[in-house]
Amino acid sequence: MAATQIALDKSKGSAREAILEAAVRLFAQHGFAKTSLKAIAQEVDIRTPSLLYHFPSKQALETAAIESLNNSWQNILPQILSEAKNPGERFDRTLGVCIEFFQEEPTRAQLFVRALLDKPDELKEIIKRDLQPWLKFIAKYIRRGQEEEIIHSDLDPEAYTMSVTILILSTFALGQVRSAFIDSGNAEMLAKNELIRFARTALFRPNRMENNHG
Amino acid sequence: MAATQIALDKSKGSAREAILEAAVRLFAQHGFAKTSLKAIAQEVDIRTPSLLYHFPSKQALETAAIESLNNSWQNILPQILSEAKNPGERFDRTLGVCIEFFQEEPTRAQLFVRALLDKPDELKEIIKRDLQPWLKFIAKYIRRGQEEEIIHSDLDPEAYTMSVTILILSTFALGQVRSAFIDSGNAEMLAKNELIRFARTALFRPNRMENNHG
DNA sequence: CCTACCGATCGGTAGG
DNA sequence: CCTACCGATCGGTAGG
Repeated sequence: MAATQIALDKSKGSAREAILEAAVRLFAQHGFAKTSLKAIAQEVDIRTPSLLYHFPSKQALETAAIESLNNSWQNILPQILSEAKNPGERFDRTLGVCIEFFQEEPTRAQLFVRALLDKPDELKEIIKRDLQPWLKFIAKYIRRGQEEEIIHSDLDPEAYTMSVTILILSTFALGQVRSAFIDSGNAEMLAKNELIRFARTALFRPNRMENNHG
Repeated sequence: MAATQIALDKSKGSAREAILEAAVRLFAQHGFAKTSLKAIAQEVDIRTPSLLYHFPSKQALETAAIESLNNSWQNILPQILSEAKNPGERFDRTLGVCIEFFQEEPTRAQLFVRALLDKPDELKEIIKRDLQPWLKFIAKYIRRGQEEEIIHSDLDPEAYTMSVTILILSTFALGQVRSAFIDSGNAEMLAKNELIRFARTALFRPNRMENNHG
């Protein structure tokens, strides 16, 4: 349905896209309720009724904003997971891509967290529909790693994956307050590195070789 | 200032407290912008102007809601940290209390995350003022643990503490969507256990004894 | 703690 | 894509 609408609007696609882009940014920064249609319209230099020609209601625009975010990760996750050759590389690349995705545009993480808080039912369906398959995929690899004894045995794959997802999202969504926790100038890099170490250490069992000279 | 006002209003404290309680709940559930003063007033069976006698403005009520949340943890953190006898116990008790605090009332976590998103500057000051001392305290213990070689050496204490704080907050704030990640009936327990395992494994170096028979 | 009321802003419609 | 306009709701005030 959404795909059809996008196809039909191809001639006026740029206006629609501009509105959507502004909406995503403002929704992420100020929240859905605090962002008026007028504010979004102003960002693309049109009036509110003109905006409502492209999106029938504010609700429709909110849904479109969430879906556009959803679509953008649908394109990157598949290839990453299938490319890697070994568990370590698969972990590094998957985590790396996810982190880059939210680091380069923290608005994405903010919008995601806001949507999770404001529209839990809507998001639950989107997650089940579009994220669930990849989570299952990852969980399968984790179970295999547990059988091979390279991953901690006392670990629930689904719970681990959820924790990492939530941690990535929140770390970048709440980036504005990082300086309250970390005084250092490169707080973002410290947070990112710790996030990676955190996820890695909690997943893989310690390498005996590394462990001995410690 | 806030303390003085509370003292002065002691005779009418119950009304004020009832308003504040309703405000915290509604702000947490629906966000600041979506919660009207009328909705809060209705919860305590009064009219909007009566509410504005107790709190001069919506902004004042929002600040009071955040501060009340802040006060409630100010009372529990101090004793916990000083009580424990060894690093393991200190970790378990501190983490346990923090988890219980948000698990028994997820509204607290929701309000906190919403405030972090909506009022980053205000929250940064609150964190620096009231949470920073305890974070420094914890960081000091972590550094000692690193010297004693029971805690991972490649770990930034401040970044680790921030990550755990964010993970606890988000895990309970986003509890409503847990079932999209975990199918199991006891998803909350799985998430909680994984959270603890996660934080523990990422902090302490593996025990050589445990490691050998694995 | 109330009634009565205010200007401002909201999402959205009519009609072109 | 616009102007003109709508009813509803918002936070807040006056006055008692």
